[in-house]
Amino acid sequence: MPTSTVEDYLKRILLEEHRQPGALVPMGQIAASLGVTPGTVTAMVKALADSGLLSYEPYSGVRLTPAGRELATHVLRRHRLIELFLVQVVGLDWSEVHGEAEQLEHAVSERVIERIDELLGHPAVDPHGDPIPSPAGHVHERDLPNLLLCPLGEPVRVARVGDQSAEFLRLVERSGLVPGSVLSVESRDETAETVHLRLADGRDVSLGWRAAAKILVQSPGPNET
Amino acid sequence: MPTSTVEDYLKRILLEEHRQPGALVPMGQIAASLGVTPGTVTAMVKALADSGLLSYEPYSGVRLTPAGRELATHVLRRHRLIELFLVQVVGLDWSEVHGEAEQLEHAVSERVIERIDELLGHPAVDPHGDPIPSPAGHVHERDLPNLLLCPLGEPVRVARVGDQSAEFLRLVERSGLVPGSVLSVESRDETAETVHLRLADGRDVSLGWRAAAKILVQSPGPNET
DNA sequence: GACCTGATTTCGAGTCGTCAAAAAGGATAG
DNA sequence: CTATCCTTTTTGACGACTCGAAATCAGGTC
Repeated sequence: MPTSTVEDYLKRILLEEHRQPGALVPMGQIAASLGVTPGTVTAMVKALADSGLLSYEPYSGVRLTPAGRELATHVLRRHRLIELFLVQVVGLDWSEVHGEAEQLEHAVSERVIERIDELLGHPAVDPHGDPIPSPAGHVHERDLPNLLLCPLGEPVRVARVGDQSAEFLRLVERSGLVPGSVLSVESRDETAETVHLRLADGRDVSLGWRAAAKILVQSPGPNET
Repeated sequence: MPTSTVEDYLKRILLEEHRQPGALVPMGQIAASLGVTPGTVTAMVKALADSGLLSYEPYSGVRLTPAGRELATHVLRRHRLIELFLVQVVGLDWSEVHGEAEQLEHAVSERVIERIDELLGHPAVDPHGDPIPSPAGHVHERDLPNLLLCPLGEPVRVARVGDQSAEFLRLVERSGLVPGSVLSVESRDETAETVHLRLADGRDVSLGWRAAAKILVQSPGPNET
C-alpha cells in the first residue's frame, strides 16, 4: 500500500498536470506545492519513478504514468467526496473542509467512500465546484470561462472556485459568489485591474483580477452545481 | 502534536489499565496488543516517559500519567464516536467499524468530532456498548455482570460486547445478541463449559464460556443502550 | 563563446518507528 | 542457593522522509 506521503506527491503532481496539460511538472513546483525543499522532491521522485508511478526526466520534470495517474485520481476522488460529505452531512463550513479532507483522504477506506458516494447520490462536483472523479478514475473537467473572460452584461452562474484557501473562501461567501449564485459582469477596468459585478440580489461587488480569474462561471440555465 | 503512533500506544495502554485496574502494564502486553516486538515497546516507552506521558518502571511495566491518560482518553473518545457515526449515519455494519475507526481516529479534527457528537445527540455508548468518554475526558465505566455471572432464569438485556473482532461480532449478530436484545440464561453446564440462552424471540442459543464471558448484561428495565 | 542566474541535484545528516538477535534480569522450583 | 525459563533490555541495523548547504546544470545574455 502506498504511504500517505506517496499519495500526497501523486495528487499534487496530478493537480499541477491539470493546470498545464501536456507539460512536464518541474521539481520546484512540486516542492512549493507540498511545502518541502527541492532536494527532498528529487529524492522522492526518483523513488516514485522506480515504483513505476511516474517518469522522471532529470532537470526537466516529471509526468505521471497510467498507474500513477490512477492512484492520484483515486486520492482526488476521496478528497472531493469527503469535502462534500463534510459540508452536506456533517455540517461543516465549506471554508474549513479542505484542510480536514487533506487528512481524511488517507484514512478512509474504499468501503466508506463508496457508501458516502451513494449517500450523496453520486455527485458530480464538490463544494468548490471541482469535479469528482468516477470510481473508474475518469475526471470530467469542464472548460469554463472566468469572470475576466465571460461576456459583459449577461447573467452567469458561478460554477467553480479555483482557490481552496479558507481565507479566499470566506471572501467568496461574504460576497455572495458561492457556486450556484447568479450574477452579471457589469464592467471591467483594464487600468485599475478590477471587475464590477451585480449579483442577483442586487448587490454590487468589485474584485481584483487575481480574484476574478479564480471564479469560473457557466450559463445560468441548467443548474449543474 | 503527538504522532498517530504515540496515540496508539497510549490508547492501548489505557485499555490495558482498564482491564487490570491498579496494576502496571507490562511490556509484553503492550507489544502483543500493538503487534510489535518487545524491544520496540521498550524503546518507545522510554520516549513516552521522557515526554511525561507515562511513568516507566524498568522490568515491571508502565502507568499513564495524568497527561498521558488525558490524551489517551481523547483518542478513545474519537474512536468510539466514529464507530457510532459510521453505523448510524454512514450505514456501515457494526462488525466492520472498528477497523475503520482505528484509522480515522488519528485523522479527524476536534471540530469534526464535536459536530459528530452533536449530530448523534451526545451518545453515552458506542455500537458495542463501550462507554464514550466525555469531552472533559471522563469515562463512565459501568460494572456489569456477564452471562456467566448473571442470575439464571431472569430476563436480562445485552449491554456490551467485549470483543471487537469482526468475526466475533458477526457471531453475536447471527445469534441475536446485539446490545439491546433481551434474553434469559436458562442453564449453565460446568463440565461442558457452556451456557444455554433463550432469546426474546424464542430462539435457543448455546455459547462456550469464553464467548459467554464477553457478553455483558444489565437489568432489562431502562434501556440505556 | 564566456558568463550569470535560477533551478536542480548531490551529499551528509537527522528523526521516527521498526526488527532480529544477543545479553541480562527476575521469579520460581527444586 | 542454583538451574531454568520467561520477560525485558540492549545493540546494531534498516526504511521512509526530511533538511541544509554545496555542487552542478540549463538557458539566456552580452
